[in-house]
Order: sequence, then structure tokens, then C-alpha cells
Amino acid sequence: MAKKGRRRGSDGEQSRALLLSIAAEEFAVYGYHETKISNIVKKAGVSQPTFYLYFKSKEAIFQELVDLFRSDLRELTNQIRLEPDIDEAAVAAQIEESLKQIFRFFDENQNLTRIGFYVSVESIEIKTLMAAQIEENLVFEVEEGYFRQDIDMKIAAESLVGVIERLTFHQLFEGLKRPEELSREVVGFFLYGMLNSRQLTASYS
Amino acid sequence: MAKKGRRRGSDGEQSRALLLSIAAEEFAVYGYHETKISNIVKKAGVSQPTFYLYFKSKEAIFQELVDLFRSDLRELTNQIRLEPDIDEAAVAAQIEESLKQIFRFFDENQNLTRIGFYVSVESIEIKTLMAAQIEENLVFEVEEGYFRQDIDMKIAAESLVGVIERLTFHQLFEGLKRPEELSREVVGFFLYGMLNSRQLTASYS
Amino acid sequence: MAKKGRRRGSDGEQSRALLLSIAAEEFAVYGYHETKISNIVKKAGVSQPTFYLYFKSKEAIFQELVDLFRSDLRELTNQIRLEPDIDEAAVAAQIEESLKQIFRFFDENQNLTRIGFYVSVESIEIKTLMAAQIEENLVFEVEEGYFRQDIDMKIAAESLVGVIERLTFHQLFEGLKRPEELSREVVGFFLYGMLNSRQLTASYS
Amino acid sequence: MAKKGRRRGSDGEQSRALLLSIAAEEFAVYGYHETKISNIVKKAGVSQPTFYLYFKSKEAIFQELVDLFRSDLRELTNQIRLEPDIDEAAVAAQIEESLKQIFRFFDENQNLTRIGFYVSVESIEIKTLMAAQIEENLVFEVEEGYFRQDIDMKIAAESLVGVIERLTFHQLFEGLKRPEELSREVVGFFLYGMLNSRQLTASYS
DNA sequence: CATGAATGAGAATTCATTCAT
DNA sequence: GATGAATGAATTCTCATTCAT
Repeated sequence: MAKKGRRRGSDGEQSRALLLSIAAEEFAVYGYHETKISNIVKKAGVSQPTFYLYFKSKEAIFQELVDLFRSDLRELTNQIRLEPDIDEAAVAAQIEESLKQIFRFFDENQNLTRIGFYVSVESIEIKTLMAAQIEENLVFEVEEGYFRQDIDMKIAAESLVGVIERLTFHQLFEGLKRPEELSREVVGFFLYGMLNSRQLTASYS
Repeated sequence: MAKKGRRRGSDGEQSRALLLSIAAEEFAVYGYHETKISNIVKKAGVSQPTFYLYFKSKEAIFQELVDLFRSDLRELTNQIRLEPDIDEAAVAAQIEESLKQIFRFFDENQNLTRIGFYVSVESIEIKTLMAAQIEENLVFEVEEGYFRQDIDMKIAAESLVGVIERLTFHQLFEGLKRPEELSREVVGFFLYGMLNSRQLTASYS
Repeated sequence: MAKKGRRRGSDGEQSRALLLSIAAEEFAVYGYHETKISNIVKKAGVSQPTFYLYFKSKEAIFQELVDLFRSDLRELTNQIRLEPDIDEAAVAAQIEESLKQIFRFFDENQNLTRIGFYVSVESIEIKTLMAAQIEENLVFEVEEGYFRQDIDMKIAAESLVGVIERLTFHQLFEGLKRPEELSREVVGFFLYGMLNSRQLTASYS
Repeated sequence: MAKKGRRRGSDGEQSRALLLSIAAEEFAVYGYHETKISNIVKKAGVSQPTFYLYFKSKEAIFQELVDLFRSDLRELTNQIRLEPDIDEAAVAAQIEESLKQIFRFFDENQNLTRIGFYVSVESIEIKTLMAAQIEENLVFEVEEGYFRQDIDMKIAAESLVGVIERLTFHQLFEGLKRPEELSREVVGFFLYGMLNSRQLTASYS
């Protein structure tokens, strides 16, 4: 794991990583205030000053985790771009694939996700950012004519984020559904709606 | 409203209500830990012992607020039952109406909503409960044949809750949309999906 | 001692004053860093939170003492103005009287003096201020023609402050000399110098 | 200078000297407690253990600096002896020369002077010692009949130290006056006093 | 000669809560 | 019904110092 091949940093890097990982778990489970530095170091098997050797403060290590989540998430959502010129069926498949990746990322980073989506003060901001990125994609699709034009894409994007968050916490994290299942179902009714029939579309709007 | 047995209901009840209201605001804005009793009483213009005259502890007053939200919300979602034997167009209208009521309730109880949905540890549980109630309704609709049968209604219900939460916090509370608008739009794509065309339904699934 | 005749503040004011007084002694004896809040409260017979009931921080109570000394000293040196139109013998007597008052003030406020002149970071600033006020007085005398004109009054004033400080700490505080004695001697050689010559010696004394 | 028995005197001595010099500056500027070993070694470009290779403790290096100042000062004041059998004008000149040397020494050793006169707990003791040495000289002069006999030489010596200290810190170190100027002025009014009268003024200068 | 890593021992500060009136 | 005064119990953070290499 030692990032630097150099002589130095071998052991220290390890301690730091350990502390960071334990802290992530603690923050995720107990929240910011109920997480005690004394607990983290106890679990890491180091003394309290050691903690401050690697992190400036409790606030700092927390922020580092939040930032890590934020940037990883941004990177992920950024790379999810629908490729143009594909047919509609492919659009669905592609969206599904994107969702799957997102759910997987959350699944593999449960602690970080909990921190970034729940515990942190920036949670709202982070979700907003995610929604903005999704919206960008959606708007693009609208231009391509894939989506209905009477839907406010801001709302749609926000909604999708809401859906993702909720399912992540209550289905994915609780082990009720796997990423593939969730993405498939979400695409299912997000694209086609819940109604059984189609002719009514007209009656609404 | 007089919960306490005191017949007087004059000054005491007033102080209690005032404290409760200020506490709601503080918890909503600052969260549990950043909310200080000392601050609440200062804003209420009473002394700290007075606080403990009416509430057993910080935890207790917080819990009271959470419980209040929880029961009010339950009551609200409970009363939202689709009436049977209506045609499809009416179903949409009815759902829209229900959503509107929910958004309105949140709008009129912002502090409580923030507490119950965000601040409290039970937030997940509360949302789960709400999802369960919604699911019940949906399942009923499915039986009536209104909705597609290939959708997991648990997922759908959870998703709806996710959507509601997100839009509540980021559209409603920020003053970007009104309850009527939100409910209309949500119904729009929840029922009919986002796709522009319909024939593809087959290609998917 | 209760400043406010009101019902409130009776006991609290007392605790505050006690803490302040003990703190003064501690700071004077041990300096800023070696003085521990835990020690102050122990000596005052109160708990540590009680300290923070009356003082924002260790820094704050220290500053309060420094400020107290500074303003008291300023007031004292301010009121020391030589009256014009007096003859030389009277000038000497007047200066002696002023010095006596200053020495007395220091003697009666040993702790504060130690803090303001020794412990505080502002000690240099405080002495400079004192020198400036003394200089003002001296310059006035020069104009009246009492003093030699070839002396830099800034230097003279600074010197006088240096003398006062030194004698205060090493003669007065050690109980070797009393204010009257010190002021008399200081005037003696400050005005007439140390050289033996001089018939004028007689004019003084 | 090589205090350590090490014959090499190469790198080790260099590190030691560097640390000592940096420490002097830090202690002079920040005082004992605000000076951090971590800071010293950072500025010296060595590790903390290296510091402890050369100095037993923070206290030890500080003491070393204080002792250095103390002995250098003692040496200096010791060598300042008025030669007997000189006339008055020569006495003044000689004293002036002595003062100049003292001011120069302080000027060239600002950090050490600050430490010995201000920062150290022994500052009072050091000044007292200096005063005692000066007193010795003065008493000698008195016996020779140069000085007035009605002055307490203890007081005079202490005063002179007070003056020197004050002017050193507030005139010399602030670059307002040079050693020559200060010594001249101090002699001026220390010997002849501040009063205007006096034909003797002429005899000086 | 030198250091990366680690720590023992403490110090200030905060806050919910209670006692006596 | 109300409060001024006080506190127990934590908790974060700092820093001189050392061990193993």
C-alpha cells in the first residue's frame, strides 16, 4: 500500500491509512459527534498523539473523508456520459449500466457513502452536485429527443438522486437488493412509468 | 393541546410551547449536538432550570419533536387512500392530490420535517415507515390493475419516498417550487416515465 | 463588596472577585504558562466550570488583570501634574511626592504590578506609555526652565521608568525600602546628580 | 568553543551551534513556553532526536543560553574598574566609556540579552548581580570622594541598572539611539542631575 | 551522526444537568 | 413557576521526549 517507494513513509503511511479507515467506519456508524478520537485510536491500537501526527484535528480527518467521497463520486458521475447516436433501447441499457456502476460504487464504499450522503453537513450540497451532473446528461438526451420534453429535467435529476439515495440506504446497504437488480428496476419505471397502459398519456398533461 | 395535567394552562404551558418551538428551530438548523440548551433558554428568555421543569432532558425534548413529526406524518399518509373503482385518469389526479398534501405538510412544518427526515437517528426508520404505507397503497392499486405488475412495489414506494424527500429539501424548502408544482411533475414522470415514445416498452423487459 | 444592590449578583460577584484575586497572585508568582486554571479553582474552592462561568478563558482573565493595571496606572500618572509657578525647592518636593504615590501604588498592588510590568507581553508597551506620560510632564518643566535643556527628555523619562521599575522590584517588593525612602533618594540623585561638587546639595534636603 | 569532548568538531559541533543560535532567537522572540522544540529543529533542518543528541532538554538549552549571558555579562562588568587618582572629568569619561561598552555588548547580543534580562526567571537575579558589581565600583569612587556621600549606593547602582535595561530595550534595540549616544546622555544626567542651575554643567562636556 | 514513528502526561474548555432558595 | 450559582464528566489537543533502526 506504501505509496512512496522511498525509505520513509513505510510504516507511517500504514498507520495513517488504518486510522482513516477506522475513522470512516466510526463516523459512518456513529455520526460526527458520537465518534470519539479516543475510540478511533483505541481500535487502531495507537496512542492519541499518534492520531494528531497524521491528522490536524477531528474535523480535518472527517473533512478528508468527505472530500474523498465527493471527488470519487464526481469522477464517477462525470465519466457516465451517454454516447450519442444510439437507439432508444441502447439508451435504456446504457442508463442501466450507469446506475449499476453508481450502486456498485456506493456498495463498495458504504462508510464513505454514509458519511458523504448522511453525516456530513455538505450532504445536501453533494447531492445537489450529483443532481446537476445527472441533469446535464439528461438535458443532452432531451435534445436528442429521447425524453419527453414536458418534464423539468432539474426535477427529474433531483428525483433520480433521491431514488438512488433511498434505495442505496434501504435496499442496497441492508442487503435486500444487489446493484444489478436495483439499476434494472429503477430504469424500468423511471423510463416507462408505473402505469400499466400507455394510451392514457394523453389524458394526463 | 394541553398535554400536561395542569389545569391552569396559563404561563407554564406557554413557556413549554415556546421552548418546544424554539428547540424545533434550533435542532432543525443546527442538528442535535450543535443545539445547546443554553441557547434555547436564552432565546426563550427563561433560565436553564426552567427548561428542566418542562423537559426531562435534551434528549427528551428532541424525542418529543421527532415523535410529533412521526405521528403527524403517519396520520397524514394513513388518510391517503385511493378510492377504489375510479378510472385511470382519476387515479393520477388522486395521487397528485395526495402528493400535494404531503408536500404541503412538509412545507408548513419545515423544522419538524428537517428534524424527522434529517437530524434524527430514526430518520431512516421514519422514511421506511412512510415507504411501507405508500407501498400498501400501491399494492392495492396493482391489484386493481392500474399499475404494471413487473415492478417491485417495495422499490417503487421507496423510490417515491426518496423523490419526495429530495424535492422537499432542495426544491420546496429552497422556495424553488410550490407543492402543487412538485406534485404535478412527480406524478407526471412517475406514472408515465421519462421516455418520449411508448412502443419500445416491449424492447425493454 | 457587592456592586449591585440588586438581589442578584451577591454570591456570584464574590466568586468572581475571589477567582480574580487568586489568579492575580498565581500569575504574578508563576507567570502565565505555569499558572494553571486547575490550581486557581482549587485555591478558590470551586470547580473548573465555575471559572468559565465568570471568565471566558485563561487568556481573558489574564488580560483583565493586565488591563486593570494599565488603566489604574494611567490614571495615576495622569493625575500627577506639576503645578506651574513654583520654585525649585517645591518642584523637588512635588516630584518626590509623585514618586511616592507611584511607589505606593505598586506596593499596594504587587501582584498586578508584577503582571503588568513583568509577566504580560504588553509590559514593554505599558512602560513605554508610562514613560511617555512622564516625558510630557518633564517637557513642561523644561519649558518652565526648571531643567537642563541639553538632556533628551525621552531618555530621561525612559530612565526614570527604568529606575522606578528596578527599585520597585528589588527594593520595594523585597521589603528593603519604603516608598517614602525610595522617592526621596531617587529625587535626590535624579535632580542633582551623583557628583560631589555642588553647594546646591544644601538647597535640597 | 568546542565544549564537547568530541575531537571531530565537524558536523556535530555545527549542528549544535546552529541549534543553539536558532534557539536563542526563538526564546528571545517568543519566550520560553511559546518556543517549541519542534520549531527549532524545523528551522535547523534536523530531526527532533538530533536535538536531544546535543541538549538534554528544552530546559537545558535554555539554561545554557542564560548561563552564557550571565557569565559574559559578569566578565564585562568585572573588567570595568575605574582607575584611581583621576580627576573628575576623567571619571565622567571613564564611566561613559564603560557604559558604552555595556550598551555595545547588549547591542551585539540582542537575543542573549533579551533572554537574560527578560525571559529567564533569573532575570532579577542577573540584574541584581550586575547592580552589585556596579555598586562595588561606585563605593570605591565614593571612598575616593568623587561622589556625594548622602546617596545610598545600592539604590544608585540599582537605578543605573534599571536605566540601562530600559534604554537598552526601548532605545537601543529599537534602533532609536546608538551605544555612544546612550552612554553619553546617561552619564550626563546621572552625574549632574537634571536641574538647570549649576555652573558645573560646563565642566562636563 | 541521524531519524521516522510513537507516546505519557497533562491542560483548557464545554455542556447537560442539579441544588438551594 | 422560577432562577442564580455551581458542577461531574468528558473530550480535544499539545508538546517534550524516547525507542528502534
